[in-house]
Amino acid sequence: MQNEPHVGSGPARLRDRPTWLISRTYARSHRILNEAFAQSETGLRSYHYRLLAALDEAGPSSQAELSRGTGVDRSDVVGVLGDLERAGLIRRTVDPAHRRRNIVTLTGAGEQQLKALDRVVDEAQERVMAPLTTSERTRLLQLLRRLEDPA
Amino acid sequence: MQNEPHVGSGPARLRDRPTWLISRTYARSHRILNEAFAQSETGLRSYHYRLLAALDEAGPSSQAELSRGTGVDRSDVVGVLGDLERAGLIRRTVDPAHRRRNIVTLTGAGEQQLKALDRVVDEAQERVMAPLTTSERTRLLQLLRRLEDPA
DNA sequence: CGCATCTCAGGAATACTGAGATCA
DNA sequence: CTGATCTCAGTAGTCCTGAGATGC
Repeated sequence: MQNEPHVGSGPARLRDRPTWLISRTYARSHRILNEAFAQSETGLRSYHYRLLAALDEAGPSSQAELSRGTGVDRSDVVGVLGDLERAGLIRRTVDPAHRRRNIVTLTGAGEQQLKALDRVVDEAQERVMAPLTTSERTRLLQLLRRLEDPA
Repeated sequence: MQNEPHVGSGPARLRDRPTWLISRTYARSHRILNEAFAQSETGLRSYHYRLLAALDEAGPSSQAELSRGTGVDRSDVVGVLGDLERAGLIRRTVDPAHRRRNIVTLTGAGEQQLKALDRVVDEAQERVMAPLTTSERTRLLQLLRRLEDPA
């Protein structure tokens, strides 16, 4: 690239933008996480982990609740739960009160798999956050939570 | 969802994870930015903006430099520059010193379009950062920069 | 030969829209 | 009828890999 300054640049147009920094940070985090899932050779991905973790946190849930709680689109929840069901990690049963609704339950195998994936995610996360000190990490998480949930 | 606690949950598995917060923050930022670009009716997207902004910051560059500087993959740079060239916003000329290399230059129309897009991005950005105070925004950007560039 | 560049073809994961069917 | 739910089909944008052709 050239190093001559030119008209009206002022502060860096790209590198100082919040949206740019957020996008770059996500890309880095996402790449590290994907590598970790790929090396785990479980055949599972972040979508699978999200649903398993949400089930563990909230207990048996409907698919719509899982979608709202995880940000995974309702259309995609279907397929991902299909993967998990075929792998024996979750069970779908019909809600007797609302027969159109499925109740999704974590199986024993699902809990085991989730624990294994937790370690994978923890390690990846440590790599993502490595440049920051403990108190910086805490501060970053606080700020991100405020952005997420402006309450 | 159920509200009974259950075995070994401890801290929330998903919602307290840095990677989860980064992913959710990016999704929100990305959605707001995409809406803004769509409403601008320029037919341009974030990739186009990234390349235009990078060209303005760095001056005429090769396509490989643009790829490295923006995080847009080398494969995608080709097509996006094709869009921009057809719209008359950039010019490709062969580097006389390395005839395999293209020198990409912002046109006058490109600079004008970039200024218009700057306003679009600024407004979207304001909406993304709205939940935070000025000093919180500064602090967040500092931390994100440290994550990005661990120097 | 090496290496970098530009280009194209295509895959994989993510995010989303629309529509049909079921059922309280 | 309204509204929520599950499912499927399909699209778009992002990120990535592989390979061919060209030029230093």
